[in-house]
Amino acid sequence: MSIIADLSQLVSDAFQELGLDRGFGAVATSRRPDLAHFQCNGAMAAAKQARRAPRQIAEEVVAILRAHPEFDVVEVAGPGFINIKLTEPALAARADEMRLDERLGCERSAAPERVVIDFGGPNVAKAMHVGHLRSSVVGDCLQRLFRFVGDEVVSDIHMGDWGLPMGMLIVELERRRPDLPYFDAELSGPYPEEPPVSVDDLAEMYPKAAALAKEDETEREKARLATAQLQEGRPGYRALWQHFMNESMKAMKADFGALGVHFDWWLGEAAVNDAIAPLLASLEAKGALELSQGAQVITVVEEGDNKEMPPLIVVKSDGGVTYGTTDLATIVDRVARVDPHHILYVVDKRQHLHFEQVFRAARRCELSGRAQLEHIAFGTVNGADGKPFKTREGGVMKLGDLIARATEQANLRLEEGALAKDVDQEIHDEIARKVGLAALKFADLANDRESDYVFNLEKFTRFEGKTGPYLLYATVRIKSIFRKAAERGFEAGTVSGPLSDAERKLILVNFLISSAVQRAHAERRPHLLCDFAYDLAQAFSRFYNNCPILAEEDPAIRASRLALAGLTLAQFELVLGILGIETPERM
RNA sequence: GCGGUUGUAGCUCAGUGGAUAGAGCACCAGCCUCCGGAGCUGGGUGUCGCAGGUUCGACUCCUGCCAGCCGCGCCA
Repeated sequence: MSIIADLSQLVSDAFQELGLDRGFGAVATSRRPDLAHFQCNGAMAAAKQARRAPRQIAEEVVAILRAHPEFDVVEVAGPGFINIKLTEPALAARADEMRLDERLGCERSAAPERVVIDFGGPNVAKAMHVGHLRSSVVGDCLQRLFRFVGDEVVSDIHMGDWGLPMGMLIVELERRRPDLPYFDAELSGPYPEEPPVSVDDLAEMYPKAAALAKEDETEREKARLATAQLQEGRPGYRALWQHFMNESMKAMKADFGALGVHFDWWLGEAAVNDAIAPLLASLEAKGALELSQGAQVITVVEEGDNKEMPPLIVVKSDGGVTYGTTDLATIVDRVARVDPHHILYVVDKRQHLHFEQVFRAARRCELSGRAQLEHIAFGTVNGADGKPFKTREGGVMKLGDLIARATEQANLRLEEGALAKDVDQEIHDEIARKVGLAALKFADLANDRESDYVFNLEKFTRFEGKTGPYLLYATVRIKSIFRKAAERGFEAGTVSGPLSDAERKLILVNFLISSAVQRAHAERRPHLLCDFAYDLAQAFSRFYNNCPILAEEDPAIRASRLALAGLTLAQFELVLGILGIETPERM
């Protein structure tokens, strides 16, 4: 158990002994390091509830806690803060205990849950771009985090593979190659095994088809018709669709592989096509469908709404279905497959209204079982102009190119700093790749997921400031110390006093890991882990500068500092691992 | 128009109703006989958008207003 949880329990016991709610016993590290290591603010809240003087309650709690052997100082301050200072041996012993625990004091969930994470995946034929970075990186961090905490996670890329874009591509290809057998309605196969288009062809065709459909009503109509026929199962279109899928998935696998992101399911909208008709029948049977302006909709207005809430369109007036329909069918499918406690949708915040409609419809029609549906919304990645850095006709920044640029920039930085010298080219390239990816991922994760941020590769790849490379640098420095320690035959001992300020501060930051993990998990917010990692790096750098390790002559102090460095390294590896950031051995 | 969201240091942003609102960047000054100086140590700025309210206590909760961004039935 973490020390914060331990202390919280202790203080909660004291509140309980006084006949007060245990919840008031929550302990955190002190906001006034000059006064204490830890603090509890519960006495003031308890005073409000019990209608008593806060200082008096605090005094009573302190009286109970005072006997504890680990405590050096327990006192009341200000309006009713309870300040706690541990004795130095206790502080050191706690650090040592954490070092020996493979989870570094991070509790496993007491009630593990089954969680589906939907990455709101890329659309087939559209090349992955910067916009896909966030769902990939944030979603991946969440799946690692949830697994670490003990939940059972099923991640689904959930490709956009079944809507109007498919119809547009079919029409576009027919325009170019009317001779292909897929377009002969009389024919039902067999069709060639060789794909008629490559993924690059698709990426080139899509924007043209989209532009055409946008400006020309009859083209749009043709695309709609083709989409409907595809969904109804026209063999030639299905065969063509399969080719599109195969080609696109090859490219996606390359991109996600480069990012180090993996999925349990490679499903998409098409996967529930056969479930649409039964779903509609059951909705009809439940009386949930209404006819509105020629479309069948589900009303999702709820009592107490203070805003307009448009209905969810389930069947369009032309008979086609929408992504709202496939989202509902997908919920049913997931409940049937794994009966999750939660389904998390890691999707752009601009789709908030859509998810609110879908979630309401799912609840109203009792489709979601026990699952709590959550939109894990994220902000946009903007260019220097503050506008989304998105796929538009013209300047498309493909994800693959982006990673290449990050690697290139990382290379430049390594040269600037004369780092990663005297290693084989292969190893050098590997270091640059890891530094570039760390820069990209950390920059993305360090921003609160709901805020937008400006994409600035030059800034992200810096080794100074709050960046991925800075964290890697701190980690690599510790690894370097251990290599040298091994050469000289030095080994880590137990963390023990006397402790300098820098050591004490480093230990206190180390204690925060469990809270950071818990909060990041509870709030689904990776940036809390980034904040922690950065605080740790700063505390370590300070320790590193003030406390010589290998040059220390006292063997006990040297062994203790080595142990503390080892603990810190383990923390970096744990947290960076959850963030999905790989660390090189040297750089 | 309705709804959502944001407004905190020169810039980019943190900030679980609690103590003296914090980081990074930028700027200035120190620190290399010492484990990797892309580091560390100091230096200082804030009408927390504005006005009310709740509270022992508000950047945090509530109401109104102002400004920006986003969304609002048959695209996904």
